[in-house]
Amino acid sequence: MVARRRAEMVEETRAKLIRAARTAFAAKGYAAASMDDLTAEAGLTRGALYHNFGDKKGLLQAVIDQIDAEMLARMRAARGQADTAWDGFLNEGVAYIEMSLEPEIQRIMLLDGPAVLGDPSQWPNQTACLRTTTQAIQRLIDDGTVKPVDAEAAARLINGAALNAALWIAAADDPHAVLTKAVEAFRQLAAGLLRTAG
Amino acid sequence: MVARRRAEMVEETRAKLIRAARTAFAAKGYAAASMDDLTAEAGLTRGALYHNFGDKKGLLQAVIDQIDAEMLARMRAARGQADTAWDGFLNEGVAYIEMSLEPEIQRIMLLDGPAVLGDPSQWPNQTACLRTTTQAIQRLIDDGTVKPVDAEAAARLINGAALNAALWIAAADDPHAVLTKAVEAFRQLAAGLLRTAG
DNA sequence: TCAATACGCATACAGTGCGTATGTTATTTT
DNA sequence: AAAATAACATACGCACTGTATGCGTATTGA
Repeated sequence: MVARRRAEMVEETRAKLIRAARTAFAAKGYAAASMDDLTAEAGLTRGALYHNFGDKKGLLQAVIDQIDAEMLARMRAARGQADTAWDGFLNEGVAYIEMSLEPEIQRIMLLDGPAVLGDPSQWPNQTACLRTTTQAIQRLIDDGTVKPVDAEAAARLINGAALNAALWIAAADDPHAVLTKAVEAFRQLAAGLLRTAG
Repeated sequence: MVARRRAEMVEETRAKLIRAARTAFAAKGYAAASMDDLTAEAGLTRGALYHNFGDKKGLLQAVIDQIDAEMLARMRAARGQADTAWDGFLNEGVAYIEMSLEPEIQRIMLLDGPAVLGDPSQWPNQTACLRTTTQAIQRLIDDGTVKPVDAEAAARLINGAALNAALWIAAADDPHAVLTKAVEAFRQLAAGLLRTAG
C-alpha cells in the first residue's frame, strides 16, 4: 500500500460513507436506514461515521449537499441550452421536474430531507439554486419580459409548482405520460408572469 | 359513573389519543414524539394505541385525516365567499396558504406526513381536496374563463405553488409581510391559466 | 531517527423507543 | 349464568442511536 497523505484517506472514507448513505436512504428511507448496516456496506463502522459527520442528521446533510450541488449543475446546463432568457428559465423548471423523477432525489430531497432538516429553502445549496432562479426572474423583469412582481416570491412559487409536479409524476402509473401533461401545464402557468399575454 | 355504550367509549378513547398525538407531533415532530409520553398525556397506555390504530403510522394517518378534513372544510368556506368562480378558485389557494401558517399544519401535513406516509396526493382526503380543485378548474375551462389545459395538472401545480409559498412564509422573519408578497405573486401566476391576458 | 502527540477509526456500553405477547376486566352473547 | 369477546394494561425482547473508551498509525519536533 502506497503511503498516501492523511487528508486523502479522510476524503475517501467520507466519500464511501456518503455513497453508502445515498443508496441506503434512497432505498429504505432515512428513518429505516440503519447506521450499522450502511457503514458495514462501506467497509467501516459507526465510529467513522460519528467521527466525520457528528450524527445521523449530519450524514444526511452531507448527502443532501452533494445531491443539491449536482442538481444545481444540471439546472444550469439546461438553462444554457436555451436561446432566449425566458426559455432558459422554463428549461430550468422542466429540468427540475425531470430530475425529481429519480427515486433517489424524490426520497432524499423531497420527502426525508425537509422532515429531518426542516424547510429546504434554508439549506445552503438550495438557497444558491433559488438565488439563481430569483436573479433570472429579476433580469426578465428588467428587460420587460416579465411583469413587475416580487422576484423571490415568483421563484418560490415556480419552484413549488415544479416540485409538486415531480411528486405527482413519480407516483403516477405512467410517469412519462404525466410528465408531458405536467410540463405543458407548467409552461401555461409560468406564462402568467409574462407581460404579454401567453 | 353512568354506564355508557361501548362504542361511545371507544370513540372517546380514539379522540383523546388523536388530540394528544396532534399536539405531540406538532411540538416535537413525528420521529421525536414518544408513544409512551403521548398516551400518558391522554391518560392511557400504548396498549390502547396499538389496539385502536395498529401502529405509530396508523395514529399519524388518523391525525392527518382529521386535519385534512378540517382544511377541506375551510377551503370550501373560503370559496363560497367569492362572487365569481375564478375569485372562488383564488380564494381556495389563498386559504390554503394562510392555513399553512399554523405550525401544526406545517409540521404534520407538510413535513412529517409526506416523509412517513408517502406522497400526499395519494391520501384519501387530499384526493378529495384535489378533486374539488380539479373540478373547479374544469368548470372554469368549460365556461371559457380558463385556457384548455389539463385540469388535474393545473390543480396540482397550483397546489404546489401554494404549499411552497406557505413553507416560505412560515420560515420568514416577518410572516405577514411575506404573506402579502406571496399572495400577490400567486394571483399573477394563476393568471397564466386565464384565457384573457392577466 | 526517535519519542511524543494527535488523529482516524473500532469497540463496548448505556439509554430509549417500538412492536408483540400475554394478562385482566367489563360487556356482550347464548 | 357461563362462555366468549372486546378494550385496554402490563411485561418483555429487539433494534437503534449516541457516547465513552481503546488501539493503531501517521505526523510533528528536537
